[in-house]
Amino acid sequence: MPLLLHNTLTRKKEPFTPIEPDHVRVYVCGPTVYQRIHIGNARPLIVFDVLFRLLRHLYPNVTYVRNITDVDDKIIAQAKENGEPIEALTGRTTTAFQADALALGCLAPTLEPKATHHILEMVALIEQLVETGNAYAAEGHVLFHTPSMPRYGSLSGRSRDDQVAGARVEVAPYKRDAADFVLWKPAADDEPGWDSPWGRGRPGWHIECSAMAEKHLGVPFDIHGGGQDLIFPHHENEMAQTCCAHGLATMANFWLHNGFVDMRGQKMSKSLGNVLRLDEALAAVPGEAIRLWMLGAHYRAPIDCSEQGFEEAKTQLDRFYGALERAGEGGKADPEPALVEALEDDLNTPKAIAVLHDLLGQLNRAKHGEAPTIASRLKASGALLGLLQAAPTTWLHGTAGAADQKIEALIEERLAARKRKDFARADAIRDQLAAEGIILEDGPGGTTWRKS
RNA sequence: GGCCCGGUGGCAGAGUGGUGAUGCAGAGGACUGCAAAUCCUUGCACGUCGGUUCGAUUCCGGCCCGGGCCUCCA
Repeated sequence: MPLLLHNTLTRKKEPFTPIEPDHVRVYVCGPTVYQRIHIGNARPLIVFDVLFRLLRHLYPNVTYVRNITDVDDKIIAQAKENGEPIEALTGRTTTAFQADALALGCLAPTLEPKATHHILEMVALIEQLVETGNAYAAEGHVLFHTPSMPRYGSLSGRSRDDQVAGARVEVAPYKRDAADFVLWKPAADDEPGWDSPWGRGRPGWHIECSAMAEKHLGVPFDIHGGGQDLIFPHHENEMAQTCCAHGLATMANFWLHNGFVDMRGQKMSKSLGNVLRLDEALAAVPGEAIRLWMLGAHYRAPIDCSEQGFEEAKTQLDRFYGALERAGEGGKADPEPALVEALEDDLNTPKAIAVLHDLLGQLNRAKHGEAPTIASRLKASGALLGLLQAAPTTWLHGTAGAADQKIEALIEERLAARKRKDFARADAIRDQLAAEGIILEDGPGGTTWRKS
């Protein structure tokens, strides 16, 4: 079965073919590093990590670029508010972001370029746009002139008239057209700035992605991803910049956009005050549970954030890891074909997870001899989703500590109590451990325990 | 105002023109000293009104409801 992906350009699922047969090039918009990410920001991280894993399974070479935007108005404002240097803020936030991505089970992207390392490329691109007549300088600014691009608006599916009707357009006096947007703007003395043909300044919002994608992937490339809210203006403008500078029909062949994480049916947003920061969520439930919960909905559909959802995912993982621990390792294996097929259908992760559950059932029903083989297939299948890759003992017991010996001692004591039919004592021990978050399970091979 | 998504069993959430995923929770049973875990059985859903069709939850149209974008936003 060919890989099908929903393309925002056409609003349809289309068969995917890479431009170079053996090399897939992907660009996903990464964070602007001014504060810790929230659970909504985690969605593109996880979704496109699954895409990366699938593409690596299907193609010999995949280049996945996820940028770090470290120059922006919000960064300047936040640093000022914190009373700290910008580099301190962006450095710390970048490190925290990378730790968060790791906690969510995301592979490192092939490249993670920073905007501030690509100022020269941005300036060159802007110069190119001025030369081609798509941009103009005015009062220290350089603006992209949207009427110069007839197809402007084709990605987001809106006409120029619609935008003008949208009333929220800020019409600065130096704009030739209300829909024109800034490529370069002057930097105040206390703001980060770089020398340019238009004076000391800094880049506008969209140009960094055009520059970094072009430098690290070449244009056009295969897949450009991000959240739905980036379709307009961010991706529309990236597309306009890159296409006009190079006379291209498109910047990327496929544009993929993930849906939002909602809070009680509404989009998570700071103005509504309904934001759940990822580090808060990670304090309550392991990152892998957040990942499983998130992949339980199709990536384009909205997903409602709830504690119940996290807990259900945690319960499921307890069962997966419990079965994997009982089965033991079985050597190398290929992922279940049905799971690959589900992912090839526009990343149908809910269906893929159903395949995981089917394998779990097979594993639990398996005779002794075949269990390790099924366990390996389960683990190899989970790998495509970035799930079930931890050591089962680590998931079930946590990292070994002094408490383990105490637990083992109590289990021994309980075993002795049960042998002499002192069930009151045995149950008291079990209750005591339960109160400490330790669940005992009596199996044919003896008593095992796990964290609740 | 313009454009765009959705409304599936108690909950979450796939999918399909006719054999109605999956998970969580629930019920019954097996196992267990009792639990837990596991296994077996069980639940008969597709907003609303029309249309197309031999047959629609699935296609088309109206309506109702919810959500999103329209230069802060994953």
